[in-house]
Amino acid sequence: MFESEQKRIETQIRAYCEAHDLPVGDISWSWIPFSGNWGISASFFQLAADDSRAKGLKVNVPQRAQEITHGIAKNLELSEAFERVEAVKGYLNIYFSNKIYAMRIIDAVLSEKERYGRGKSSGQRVMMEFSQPNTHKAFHVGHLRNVILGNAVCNILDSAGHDVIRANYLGDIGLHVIKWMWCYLKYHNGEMPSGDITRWMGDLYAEASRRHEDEPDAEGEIRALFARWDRRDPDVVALWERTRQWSLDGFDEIYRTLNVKFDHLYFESEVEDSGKEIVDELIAKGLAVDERPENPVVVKLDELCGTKEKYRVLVVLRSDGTSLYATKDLSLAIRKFEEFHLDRSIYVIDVRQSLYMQQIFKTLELMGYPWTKNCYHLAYEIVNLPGNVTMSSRDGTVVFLQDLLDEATARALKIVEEKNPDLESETKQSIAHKVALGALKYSMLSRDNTKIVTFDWEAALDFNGQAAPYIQYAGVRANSILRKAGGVIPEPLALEYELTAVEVELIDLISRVPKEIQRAAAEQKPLFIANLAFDIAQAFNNFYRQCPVIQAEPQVRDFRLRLATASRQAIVNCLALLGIETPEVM
RNA sequence: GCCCUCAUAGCUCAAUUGGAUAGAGCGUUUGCUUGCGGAGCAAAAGGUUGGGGAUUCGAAUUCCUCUGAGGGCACCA
Repeated sequence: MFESEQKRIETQIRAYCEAHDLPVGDISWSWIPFSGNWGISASFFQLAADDSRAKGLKVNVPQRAQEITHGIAKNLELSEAFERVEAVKGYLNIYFSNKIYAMRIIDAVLSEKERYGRGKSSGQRVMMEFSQPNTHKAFHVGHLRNVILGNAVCNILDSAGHDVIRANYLGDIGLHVIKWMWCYLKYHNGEMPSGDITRWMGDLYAEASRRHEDEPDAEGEIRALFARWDRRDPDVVALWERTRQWSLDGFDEIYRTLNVKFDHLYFESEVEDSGKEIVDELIAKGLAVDERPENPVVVKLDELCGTKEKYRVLVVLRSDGTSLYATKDLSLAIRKFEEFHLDRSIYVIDVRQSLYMQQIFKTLELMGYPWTKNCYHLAYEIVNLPGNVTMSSRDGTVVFLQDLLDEATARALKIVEEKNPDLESETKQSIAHKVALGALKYSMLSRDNTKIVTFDWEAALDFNGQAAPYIQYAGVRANSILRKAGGVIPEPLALEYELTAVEVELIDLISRVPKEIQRAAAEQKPLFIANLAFDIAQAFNNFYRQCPVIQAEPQVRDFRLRLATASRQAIVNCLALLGIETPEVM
């Protein structure tokens, strides 16, 4: 927003430093950390310390920094975009002109609308692989974090200016599928899913796991079925195709509910054969050791890299020749780069697979693929139940997604009924859905990726405080003001009154959106956006309370109307990045 | 045994990536509606940033060490 002015100031500072024989390095600006102030701030401690070291002097660094800062401040020539400059405790604070700053920000938001905050195109193509559900298994709250996080990071990368390809990789084959089919054939042959498809599939998988453990013959029968699959026995393939589709239909429904879309779908089954060819290649190149049928095919990474207990050993093929996750992942990684010419490939996978991901990337590197340095594992911590219980479909300790959504929506609906009894019931439903889903998404995105989320019903269904409904509500209030004012946004106008502290605060936070998007994209942390959205909402609620809009005199009223509209836009944009919708009313 | 995370207010989490006075929410106590929507606002109380050391003008943030919790390490995904 003030880049050109900032550059001119830097030039002046450099000139001053050179004239006074000071070793000026990078000048890093941050905002002035006191509420009610707009401007940029730079510290000169480092410069003072470097200077005294270079000249062999022993000085009091803070004092020297203050002297330098004072000297710079005195000689600085400011454009009219700035109001004043001050030297405080070694910091050079340059204050923007209220009028110009406030107008620039609000004008930018209102003219760019839903594009406010977006970065310039980087020309970088990034593939994000996320969700990766297994067919023939349940979809529970533990899987939710992946989808929500992956989706939000996609939105953020896109907004930051990258070309994002959203990929899903479906685990439609593997031991779990064979186990499921074994149980189906033996105990449920001919049955059709009823009700919630994904739940039904998951229940049958849980039964399969139980029987697998309990029945002595199970292991052998499952292996035999896997062998038939490997030979592509037509009956097995037909069953697989039919039952797999059930799961896929169920997933579609879930993604529709969550409002998540993918650009490209990969299936494990389609990289199984090519994966085995990669294994042959690994063996031929001497990278993998083949001791079948006694032992599996392995890549002894530590031996190959000269490391100790770092990369361990990667198993790439079972001793009976059937494929593993790694078999397919190697092939998939190559395919991604060949098909899409990626600049970066990001995998959203939980933290427990960190070593595995390193092994895959290392193996690819040893195979000579130059792009492996552009592969990145975006690790996130899992969602646990209270008492550190990990959700497991086998133990039945899961919270089903649908149950949670139903309960959350029911509670939200109850509140909507109280607040807005006159709305059409369809509208109420839609609002309840947006609020419930928003609360759920926000609760997972408002903490760092490396933090374990402990799921508990009370917290997940709490709509008060730092939560999505609070932020949505601020957006709704802004909307309400605008509606009451006739729905017309006033034309850009000069600021003709003294802004109050809360207005300054609010505009300041709105102005941070573009930078925070870049920061969130660079670190793949939706948390930054989640926090900013909350801060803006909080500042808006303050503004709402303290600053009358409609009853204010015309010039103030028009300016505040524009500010309220810009606030709503900023909130809507931030929430959209998190995959959360802002209703018109609630 | 080796490796990876995490530890901040009673609880759940932040902290502009090494900067100025460590901030929110929940919970507790107390106020605010003849004002644009109270899913709101304000105030109070609550802190030796797990312990110790080092680097630095400056450390919740970097390094070392100890403690505690969780996770990973050959044919699950």
